[in-house]
Amino acid sequence: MTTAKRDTYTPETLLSVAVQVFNDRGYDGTSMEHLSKAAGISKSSIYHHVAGKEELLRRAVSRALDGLFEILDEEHACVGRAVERLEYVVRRMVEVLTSELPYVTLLLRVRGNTATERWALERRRDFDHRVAELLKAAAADGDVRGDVEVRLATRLVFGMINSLVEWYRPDARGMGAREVADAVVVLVFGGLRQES
Amino acid sequence: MTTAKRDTYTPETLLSVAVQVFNDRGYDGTSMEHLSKAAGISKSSIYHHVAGKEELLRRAVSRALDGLFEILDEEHACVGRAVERLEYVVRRMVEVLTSELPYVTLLLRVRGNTATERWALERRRDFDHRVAELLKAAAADGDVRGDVEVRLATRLVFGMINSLVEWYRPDARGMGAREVADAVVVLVFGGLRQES
DNA sequence: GTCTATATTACGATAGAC
DNA sequence: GTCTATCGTAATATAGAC
Repeated sequence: MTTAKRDTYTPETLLSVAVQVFNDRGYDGTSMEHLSKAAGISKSSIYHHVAGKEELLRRAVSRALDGLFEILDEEHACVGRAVERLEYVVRRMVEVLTSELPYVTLLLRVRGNTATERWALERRRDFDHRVAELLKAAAADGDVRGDVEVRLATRLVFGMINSLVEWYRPDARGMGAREVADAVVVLVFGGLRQES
Repeated sequence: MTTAKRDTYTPETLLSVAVQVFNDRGYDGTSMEHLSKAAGISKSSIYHHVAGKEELLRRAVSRALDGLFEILDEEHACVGRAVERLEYVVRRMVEVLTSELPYVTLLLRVRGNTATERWALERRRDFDHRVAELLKAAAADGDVRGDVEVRLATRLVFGMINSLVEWYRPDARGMGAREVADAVVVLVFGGLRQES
C-alpha cells in the first residue's frame, strides 16, 4: 500500500474532472473557479498540479489524438484491401470515440484561439487526411461508389462518426460501443434504404 | 433615397458581423472588444443597437431555428409516403444549413450556459424529434432497414447533415449546395458501397 | 497539498459629451 | 450614432502561511 489511500489529486485525476467541466460548459466558458468547485479544492491548489487551464486542454487533446493515431498503426489498418482497411478504421474510430469519449469530445470542439488549440486542429487535419487516402484507394479499387466525390464522402462519414460525442453516453442500460460501431458500419457502407 | 447612403449599422447588419466572429472564436471566446474591432465601432456603440451579447446570440439562433422549422410546414414534408417526406426534409435541411450557414453553425455549437442557450437547445430537440418521427414512420412502412434502431439511425443521419457547418464554405469555385444535398441523400439512403 | 489573500488584467455594461 | 471614460465584477495567476 504505497499510495492506496485515495483523494489527493495527480495531474491525471485532476484532468478527468476538468475535462468533464470543459465539455459541459465549453472550454472558454469554464473558469478556474468552476474547475476548483468541481474538483473540491481551491483555485490555487489546481496550480500546484498543473501550470494552468491551457495545460489541461493540451493533456486532454493529446490523449484523444494519440488514441486516434494508434488506429492507423494497427495491422488491419495497414494490410489488405483498401475498403476492408477502411471498414476496420471506421469501426476502431467508433471504439476510440466511445472509450475516450470526454477527451475526444473536447478535441472535436476546439476552436483555434490559442497555440495549443491550433496545434490540435493541425494534428486532427493530419488524421483526417490519412483516412481520406484510404477512402481514395478504395474508390480506385472500385469498391466504393464513384458518383460521390471522395473528399466530400470523407467529410460526411467523419461527420457521422464524430457526431457520437454529441449524444453517446456509456450508461449501463444504454447502447454498447459494439452496437454503435455495427450501426455506423452498416449505415456508412449500406445506407438507410431497405435492401431487398 | 431614404437611407441608401450606407455604413451605419442596424441590428441586422451588426448581427451578420457578430455571428462571423462568434463562429470564428466561439461565443464564450468572443468579447465585446472583439466585436467592436470587427464591426469598426466602439464597444458602447454596439449597445446602442442591441441590449448586449446575449441578444445577438438569441437573434442568430432564432433565425436558424425558424429556417429549420419552416421545412416541416412545407407541402412535401407533410404529404406522401414517409420515406419520401424524409428524403425531402433531408434535402431541405442541407439547403437551409448552406443558405443560413453562419446562423445554423452558431446554433449547433450552443452549450447551455445561459437561459438563451438552453432555450435554443430545447427548440433544437423539438425539431430533431419531429424528424425522428418521420424516420420511424418510414421504418413502419418497411421502406427503411429494420436492423438499425430508429433512434440511433436518426442521430447518425443528423450527425452527417449537421457536420456540414464544420467544412462547407460557399466559395465561388467550391461545391454548390445542390451538389452537397445530392451527395447527402445518396449516402444517407444508399451508403458508400458500390452498387452492382 | 491545500489554504486565504491578493495582484493584475480583462470583461460586460453604463454615463454622458458631442 | 458614435465616442471616451469609467464602473463593478470576474477572470487568470501568484504569494506565502500552514
